[in-house]
Amino acid sequence: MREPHNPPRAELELSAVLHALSDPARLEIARRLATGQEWSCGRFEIGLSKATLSHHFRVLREAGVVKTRVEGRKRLQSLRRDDLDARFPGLLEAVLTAWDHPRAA
Amino acid sequence: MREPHNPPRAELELSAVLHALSDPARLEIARRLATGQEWSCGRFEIGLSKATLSHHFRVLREAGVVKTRVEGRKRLQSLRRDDLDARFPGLLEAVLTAWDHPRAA
DNA sequence: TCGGAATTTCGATGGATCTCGAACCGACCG
DNA sequence: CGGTCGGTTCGAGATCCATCGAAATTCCGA
Repeated sequence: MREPHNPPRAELELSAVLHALSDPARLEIARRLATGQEWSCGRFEIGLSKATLSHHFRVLREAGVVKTRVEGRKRLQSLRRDDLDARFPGLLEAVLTAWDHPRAA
Repeated sequence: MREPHNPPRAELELSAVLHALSDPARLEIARRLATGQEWSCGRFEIGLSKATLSHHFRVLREAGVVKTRVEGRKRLQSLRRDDLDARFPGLLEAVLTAWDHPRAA
């Protein structure tokens, strides 16, 4: 299986990143990746089908939020924290630390 | 004309804010408002029709990014910087200071 | 009170987006 | 070589979104 395309740092676009993170499912994925560990697609149990999950990973990858690495028959996903910090300083940090549920305010 | 609904601080949702800012036209509007001044709708000359501009203002307002105040037959728009900073610390700053055009990197 | 100015609302259109099941594919294991 | 595992790709349906012109709304000024 070919290595998926992970766009280079310089090509990351703010609009695409914001759009990628504006979906609750994708935001949840980003949060879980925030520990720095790599996750295989199958480990994300958020009530969506394989096809839908794959779609969300593609959006995240094409926006440059996530990097996909192939290992055997698995895809390992990781947050592109360094690239995001370089391109959009403070953005990822702000998104990850935001209180999610306004009711808790 | 009735005062438009500006949602209270506690109701602002991260997904809605990110979505609102993920459109290039709306991001441009937010950037222009970042000076702190109020702008009437008509002052935004970004190549869109009145109807479309009005639509974008509604999205920004409902997400809580912008506050609309009626004065005579004008609508004055301003950034809700304090509320955004309180709900999502660092987010607005990061979005506004991000380099926009990757080619310049 | 009439007309114009600033903006919203309506209705339509074309294009995204989210979601899914089914089919597919490469990699690993007997 | 056949099967299974992890994941993608392929339609397809439903919904949403950006955009516009035209009509409506509200207010100011002459």
